[in-house]
Amino acid sequence: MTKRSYGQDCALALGLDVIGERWTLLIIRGLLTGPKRYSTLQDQLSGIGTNLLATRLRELTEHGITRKTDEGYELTECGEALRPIVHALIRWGHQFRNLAPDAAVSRPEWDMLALEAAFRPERAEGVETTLDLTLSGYRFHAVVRDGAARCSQGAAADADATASTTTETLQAIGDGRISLSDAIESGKIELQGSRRAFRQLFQLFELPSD
Amino acid sequence: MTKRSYGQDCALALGLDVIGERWTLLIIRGLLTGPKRYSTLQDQLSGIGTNLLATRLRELTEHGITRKTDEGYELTECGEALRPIVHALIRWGHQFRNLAPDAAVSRPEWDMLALEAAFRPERAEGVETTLDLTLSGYRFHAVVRDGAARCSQGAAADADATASTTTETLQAIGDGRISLSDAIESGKIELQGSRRAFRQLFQLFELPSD
DNA sequence: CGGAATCCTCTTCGATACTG
DNA sequence: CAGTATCGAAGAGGATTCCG
Repeated sequence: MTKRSYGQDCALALGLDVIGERWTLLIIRGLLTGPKRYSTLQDQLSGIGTNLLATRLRELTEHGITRKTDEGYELTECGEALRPIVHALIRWGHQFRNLAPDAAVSRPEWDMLALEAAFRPERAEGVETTLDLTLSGYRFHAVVRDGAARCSQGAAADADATASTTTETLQAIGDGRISLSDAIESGKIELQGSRRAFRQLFQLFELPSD
Repeated sequence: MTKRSYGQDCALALGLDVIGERWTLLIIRGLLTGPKRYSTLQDQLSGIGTNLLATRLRELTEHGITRKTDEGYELTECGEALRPIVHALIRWGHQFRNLAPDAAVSRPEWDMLALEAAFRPERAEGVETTLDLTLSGYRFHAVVRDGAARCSQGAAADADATASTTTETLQAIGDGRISLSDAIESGKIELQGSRRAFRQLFQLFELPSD
């Protein structure tokens, strides 16, 4: 019953002792899009065993990565510190998109996080703006501020631009199969507000080109 | 015999299908300090089963992360792209240093990589310098150039400063148990070259303060 | 209904032994 | 030196059941 460990005095190995087990980083992914209940987490992970989720959450809480509240589970500051790392892993992982099995499940929350990961801070110096986005029916908003983008579920309180499209269209733009202009022209992206503003906002993100 | 997968159409999950298995990221850590032979890799991983190492290397090579040469295994460009991610994980993992079991093994290569991870690019604009460092008998050098630091095994061809110390001293400085000045005064760091230059060079790194 | 513990089967891990 | 073969132990996955 003793916890498995690499037994190495190395920060990487010690970190992986904490978040390197199977499913752990995917649980953290779930919490990076906001606090969630146990069952919601389980639904979104689609495939994790209930005992495993319980075990992982206990371990994560013991290590101070997550915490339990009345509304469910949420990340601590220490867990929140993993956000840029998860972002980087998402950007790195894009190249393996072709490895996804046909039966692979998909969740809008993952696309939301992928968009957050696609944000390029070096293009957004001094920019402060809010985008209200509906992706295949899933509505969320991206707030760009202080050189960072943060996506959250639900409508924006005060959006500078509002857009509605599908994940397929967004991926098609990323792959270069369709240009942003064409997507807007053909109505594949429905816009409200200044088209120029939206286009500028869109340039802050680098969609995976492969 | 089919490969285990999360079965999710998410870049993070797909990336973890490739590098998320047990030991995989530690193998990559081993290769981030230079190409290595099978047995060298095995020695440095201290604990991995030989069958597991063989399996992982095969999978990594199939996925284009590593490649096999006459001199052993090395990272491809795709694998090399994991360096900043590993750096970030090392910085994040430092907080769990107290979790290391007493019997934990240690390797100078890991300290070398930890130093590389401790480099703060925002402090090094326009800096171009080379440090020759011997850490507990392990000699390597750090090259700072283009806002990045890169540590490699062996002596520097042309060093701006040469220092010799122990990993314990370096950790003590990071923990604040001893100041850099005191360490130099007391001879815990042996210096060659300009002391001022060394001090400035040292400021480019942020050693984990806990 | 949210949050698990239990049971059972299957796969993977880890260590040792062995081979081209 | 660079792996493969083997096998007991541990972990993962899935269904069901239990508790507040």
